[in-house]
Amino acid sequence: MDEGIHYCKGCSSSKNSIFSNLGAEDLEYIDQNKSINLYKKGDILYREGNRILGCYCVNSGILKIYKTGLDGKEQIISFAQKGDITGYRSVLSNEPACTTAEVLEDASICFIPSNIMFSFVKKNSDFALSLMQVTCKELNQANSYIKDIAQKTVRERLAEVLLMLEDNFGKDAEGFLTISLTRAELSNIVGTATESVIRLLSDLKNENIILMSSKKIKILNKNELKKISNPF
Amino acid sequence: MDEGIHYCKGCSSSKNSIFSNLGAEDLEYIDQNKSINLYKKGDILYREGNRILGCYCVNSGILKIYKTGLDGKEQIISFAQKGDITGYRSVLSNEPACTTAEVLEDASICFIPSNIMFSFVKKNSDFALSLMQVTCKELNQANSYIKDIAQKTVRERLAEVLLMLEDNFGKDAEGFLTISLTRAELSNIVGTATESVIRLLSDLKNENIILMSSKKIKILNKNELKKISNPF
DNA sequence: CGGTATATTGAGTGTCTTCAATCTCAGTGG
DNA sequence: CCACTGAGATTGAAGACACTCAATATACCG
Repeated sequence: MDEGIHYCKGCSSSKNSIFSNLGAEDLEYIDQNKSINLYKKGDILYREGNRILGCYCVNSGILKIYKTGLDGKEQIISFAQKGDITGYRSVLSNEPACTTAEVLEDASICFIPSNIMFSFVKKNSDFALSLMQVTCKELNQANSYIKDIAQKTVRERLAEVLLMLEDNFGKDAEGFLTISLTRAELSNIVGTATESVIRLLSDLKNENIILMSSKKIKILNKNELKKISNPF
Repeated sequence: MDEGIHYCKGCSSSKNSIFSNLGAEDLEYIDQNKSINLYKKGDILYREGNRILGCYCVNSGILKIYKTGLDGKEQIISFAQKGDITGYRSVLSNEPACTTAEVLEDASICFIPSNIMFSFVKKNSDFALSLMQVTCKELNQANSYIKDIAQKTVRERLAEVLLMLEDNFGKDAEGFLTISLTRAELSNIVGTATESVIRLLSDLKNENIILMSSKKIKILNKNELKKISNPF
């Protein structure tokens, strides 16, 4: 049997991940202690409020990371794709998960137990540093989003999100956004009602800035979208 | 001359700070390399977009940390008070500051050069870990605020902010909030227009939930405020 | 006692939400 | 092959919420 893909050394995501600067020896060690699992769309990796025993490194597929409001409405905070890790916040702080991680596109994901994470942080200061940098980057993104969501209109934020989706997940051969989200999910990123997203998408379509075909979205005029998202 | 207060060992904020679990030897080392400065209300420690050469540890006073929108409107992200450090994100990631730090109440602040921070992260994994935990905590708060600002009404967020201000900064002998903010600043936390804050404060006053006396605010009915901020 | 900054109030307006109805489309079973 | 079903998408109408702009009041500072 071919277990090649199970080895961290050969992991297709390793070059994008914080594990990329670990030596062969360390990767070997992770190999011995991690487990790899396949997940289907809709599967929950962990749920807000629950304790988790390690963190997750995405090998393939996409996760959405969200918080749930008291009325049950979800607010999508971020996505995780190849090379991203998630759950480390709860591991490092030894606290219950503060977000829910749900599979958006079928995924192959490695689970790395807490004690492994801790031991690497302790013995490898470069690893600790790059983990900090990941956290800092997320923190900066979160702070920017607070500003945007507080100051921008829904139309501006929607434009911003569309650009982000193209940047982060790319487009297919015909130029349509690769990632496939429902209107409800889109609204849960933008932070608005589903109907508002639908109306504004329809506006953008009429302005020939985007194009829609069976729920898929194509950005026709990136510059104009940028102008909308940054009206100054 | 009495330089006692200049020594980290005797720093009144050290017990609250991430430096609290450093040994006497390490604190001595920081002493040799830090500088301590006094700042006045309105002073800017660092400005969004600028490079900074180290991070700042608050010994006394209060800072507001904010981002500036393209139209110039500021969005307050957090505060820093005794024991808090700020600027470490830019130091660790070696990037320009992504926020502005401005003195809200006259402050005494230690400056710790980048290389000191790096050397401690490298040689003291517990320090690295507690720095990570600080970052993670901030990240969690930021994510929560994204959810709130996206899903809650201004009234709900205002109630939440008032409770936060009492929790974080306490109240004076007569029960008024210790921290003194202009209506504009309050609106820049809540993420709304100044006039909206004024109107909603006035509503809360009429409902006997808060009391106002010459711009100072006193929370009369904490429970009711909690209900408002968490209507479910 | 000006003069400036901040706070307050009012009126008008626009954005966005809510609710309800309808439509589309893919999958399913007869 | 087609009707049936359910999930998601769309549209319309009504109204709430919050913003802007302008005018006024109050407080603070030298």
